[in-house]
Amino acid sequence: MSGVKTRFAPSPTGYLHIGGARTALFCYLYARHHGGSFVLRIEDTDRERSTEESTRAILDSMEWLGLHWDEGPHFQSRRTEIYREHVEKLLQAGRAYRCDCPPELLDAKREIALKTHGKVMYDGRCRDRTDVDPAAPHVVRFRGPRTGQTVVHDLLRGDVVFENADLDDLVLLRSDGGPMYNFVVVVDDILMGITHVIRGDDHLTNTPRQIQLYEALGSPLPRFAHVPMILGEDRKRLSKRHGATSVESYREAGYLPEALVNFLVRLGWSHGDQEIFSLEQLIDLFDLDGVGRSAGVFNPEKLLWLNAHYLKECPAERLQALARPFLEARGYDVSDGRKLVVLVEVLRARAPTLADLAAQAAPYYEREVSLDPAAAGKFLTPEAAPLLRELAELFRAAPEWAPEALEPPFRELAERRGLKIGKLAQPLRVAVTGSTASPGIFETVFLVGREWTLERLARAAGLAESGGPAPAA
RNA sequence: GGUCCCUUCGUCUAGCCCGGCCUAGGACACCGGCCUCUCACGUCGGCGACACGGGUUCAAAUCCCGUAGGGACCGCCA
Repeated sequence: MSGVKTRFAPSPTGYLHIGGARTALFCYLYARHHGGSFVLRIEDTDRERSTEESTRAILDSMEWLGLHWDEGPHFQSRRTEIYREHVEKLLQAGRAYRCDCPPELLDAKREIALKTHGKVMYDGRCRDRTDVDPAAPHVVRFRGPRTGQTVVHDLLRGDVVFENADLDDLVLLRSDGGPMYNFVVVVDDILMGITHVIRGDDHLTNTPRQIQLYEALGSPLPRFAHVPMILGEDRKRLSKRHGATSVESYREAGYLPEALVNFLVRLGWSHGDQEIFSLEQLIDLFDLDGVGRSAGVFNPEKLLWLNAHYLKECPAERLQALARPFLEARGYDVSDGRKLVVLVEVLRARAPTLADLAAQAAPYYEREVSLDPAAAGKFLTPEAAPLLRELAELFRAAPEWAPEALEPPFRELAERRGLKIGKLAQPLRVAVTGSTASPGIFETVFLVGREWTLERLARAAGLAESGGPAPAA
């Protein structure tokens, strides 16, 4: 085991979203690649917004993606005492102070500052006061250095320099005694022995203050790597209004975890021209030097392509198991195992997601099919009627109902009539599926089943004789 | 507004650190051919980018400076 230890620290205020999942993936891969360990920590210090339901959803999504953690989940809400002790230490050491500025006053100052000079920061009013009543409501602030610079040695961006004068004294403890994010992160990362803090670059400007806290707490620094963010099509930070952004929603839409993992890792990381990676390969290949510096736009089409790819690669048995719940969700009876096997095999190249696959299964599991009028007009013609009747006879007499068994008599009929396969297949296809597009004609007829095939053929022949589809009832 | 980050095809990216192998490569999407009972898959081909302006150099996507554009953060949220 190397010394590497990374962590993923989501706040349970919603589902695991795409951006968080990618950060988690990077942390996971980095730890695994270096033979280190990966910690999961739930940052639920905001009691108002944190829910158990979110925590469960996040854990579920992590497991579904295959990002297994070695330690945790730790819950910050259960570590309040630890944080208080550290605040106390800072207070004793003179590295923190009590501040009783009323929030309304702070808000007002912020507003004025924004309008006049744009430097929005706490003015340090209480920094040198000694008369703040510890019994009255107050917050505890960090006493940051006023001069000099703090530099973040970022593994991805090099040295990023901040003037200490631009950094105000952040709140460590709220007036209700609850600790604040920037503080607990540091305390926990120290206590948990995190060696590499890998997170979104929206945290980059927090980092100098966190570094000051490490120093005040007398602890060595971890290495930092701020990875680029994921943007929506409008190039704004990806959020709910961009549509489906939770890992869960992709799972429900019939995406495979390996597709999502593959997609996420390639958003910001690359390995030459390679596009397809298994999780095992990623563990082998992933490192920070392949990670870029610029934000990337979420591209649903590429995700879809990857999903289609993995659907095509998926072992048959697993694919059947994956497809089953999607079919059942539509109310389909999938107890016929042979039918399911064929269905999944013929639809996997035609459906980019499991949900699409289930939707395309409609003609084979629903008694009523909708007839595309354009298709009917073109193929269910009076000339086609006798052919459809002959096909019905042929299928009625078929000794065995299997795609391979249906083919020879069909071909014989075509030959006898001097017709190309297509001339016979298209009217048949429209008759049994209602549309001009479907899998191979023999598989299609097999999937429709003998009973429904005869039923639909009879109806279509009737329609064809009368010169086209009846007007809508 | 202040601070910080970023900038190669529409999108994800290779190349940049260590200038010439770049006529800038790959992938998604899009367009067309082939395959073919339809659709899809597959396959072959096409379209398409170094943000701009200055330098440095025999030579710059690659190094330097400036400009523009985009983003993040600026909370008793995380």
